[in-house]
Amino acid sequence: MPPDCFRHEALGVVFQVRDKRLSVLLCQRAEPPFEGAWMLPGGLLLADERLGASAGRHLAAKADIPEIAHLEQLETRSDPVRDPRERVLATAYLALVTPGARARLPADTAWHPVDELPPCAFDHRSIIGSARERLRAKLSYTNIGFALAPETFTISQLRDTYAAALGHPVSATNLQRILTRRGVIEPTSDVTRPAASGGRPATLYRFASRELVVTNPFAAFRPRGTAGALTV
Amino acid sequence: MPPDCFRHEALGVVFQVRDKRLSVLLCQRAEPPFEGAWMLPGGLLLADERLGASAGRHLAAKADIPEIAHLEQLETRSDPVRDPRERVLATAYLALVTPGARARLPADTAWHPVDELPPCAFDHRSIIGSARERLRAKLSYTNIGFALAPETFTISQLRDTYAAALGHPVSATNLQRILTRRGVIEPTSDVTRPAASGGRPATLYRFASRELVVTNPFAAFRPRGTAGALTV
DNA sequence: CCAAAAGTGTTGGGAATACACCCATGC
DNA sequence: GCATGGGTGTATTCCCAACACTTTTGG
Repeated sequence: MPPDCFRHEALGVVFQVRDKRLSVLLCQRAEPPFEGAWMLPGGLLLADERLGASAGRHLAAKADIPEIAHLEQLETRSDPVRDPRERVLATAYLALVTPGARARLPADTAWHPVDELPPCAFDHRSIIGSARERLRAKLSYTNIGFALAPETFTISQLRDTYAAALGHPVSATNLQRILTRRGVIEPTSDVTRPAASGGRPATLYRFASRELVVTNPFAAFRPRGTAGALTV
Repeated sequence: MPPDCFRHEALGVVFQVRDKRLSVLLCQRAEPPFEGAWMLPGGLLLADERLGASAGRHLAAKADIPEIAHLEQLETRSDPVRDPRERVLATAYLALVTPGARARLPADTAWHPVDELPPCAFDHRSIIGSARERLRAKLSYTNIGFALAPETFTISQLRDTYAAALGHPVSATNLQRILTRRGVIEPTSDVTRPAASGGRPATLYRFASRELVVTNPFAAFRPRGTAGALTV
């Protein structure tokens, strides 16, 4: 192998909100190095393959994940000794899946709440940290929540989803108003039936778009009335 | 060369505010492909070299840039045919230099205002666009302006710097108040001498820190009084 | 005194959190 | 009727753009 030529892997940080906790998909290693530790799903980049496609392919192969609602590139790690066996560059992807379809997982693969991560192989723990930061930030200024929520949902369910992903309590009252004003969510004509204990039926909402949209553009120091206009 | 093994280059998007315009450092190609078009400085990753160090090394070699005030990874491009000769992955870096030391440039290298880019080779034009977006966003919620401003400066000078980088007019009045309130800039005890036409002497300011600091954390949906606390 | 440039005081609008209150259902 | 959960109205706070006004210099 020529000296200025490297293997390159795509890693997926797959987040799903499960049982009101943000969880990440991990695979347990059966061999050294890091035997018994947990690693992010992923694998080597092939010739004529793009990194995003490679991440998607490995996730589909490893965990039979039915549908990834959102996939975006995070960062590339290049420490020459991040893999002690051989140099491998790694490009990490943030992948979000909705709580609907539960994939059948191989025996070595499981969901782990991000608050209770097991020992992780390589630099994967810090990659998960980066992914979490990215998710937290984008929840604040985009509609990225669509990729963590089911097709329709009540505001209470959405509050639990946001609270799990953000890591702090969220007010259902304000969540509804802010996301509605921004045009991120909209009510459907359906309502839920209340539980046996009673209570008012909840309106079902949906996301207005299931594509990533920036709803809160960075606008510091911009004069009024120049919403998107630039002097380009 | 094994089929799952790739060359990898580091590219630098070097921004500097020159003559009140945001400009990027480009090199003109002397050979095909894209002969005569302009490209970002950069070059191949070496064994035992990290990507950030590689970007810095190529910038130092190409343009003798004395000091890069800020360097951060942008994104990795992996289109198999982004280079028509051979597959090369590219990781782009955002590099900011202060208007002080003017590097001596080779004959094929020059600064170009980002509003009037010449024809660009490969996917470099879109990479410059990504870099610009990143810079615009970070100016809004971090102290990244330190990397585009000289050691000390008047508010008017800083306004021109921000206006150039953001691409829209900026109010000196509000810029001073906001950055002071956030603790990003602070006055020195020095003042400038007014021009021959008169005017009040301007206070010289400096950035409180010359390391990247997030001053405006994403805090949507967070209850008051939980500034940084998370339920982790 | 006047022009020019810098800096401060003040106002108004918009957005977000907090909280009180009303609504609709099951038992 | 009452408990339970859903939704709305309203107050308060904070941030920031806008603009008038004051300060400090040179001629």
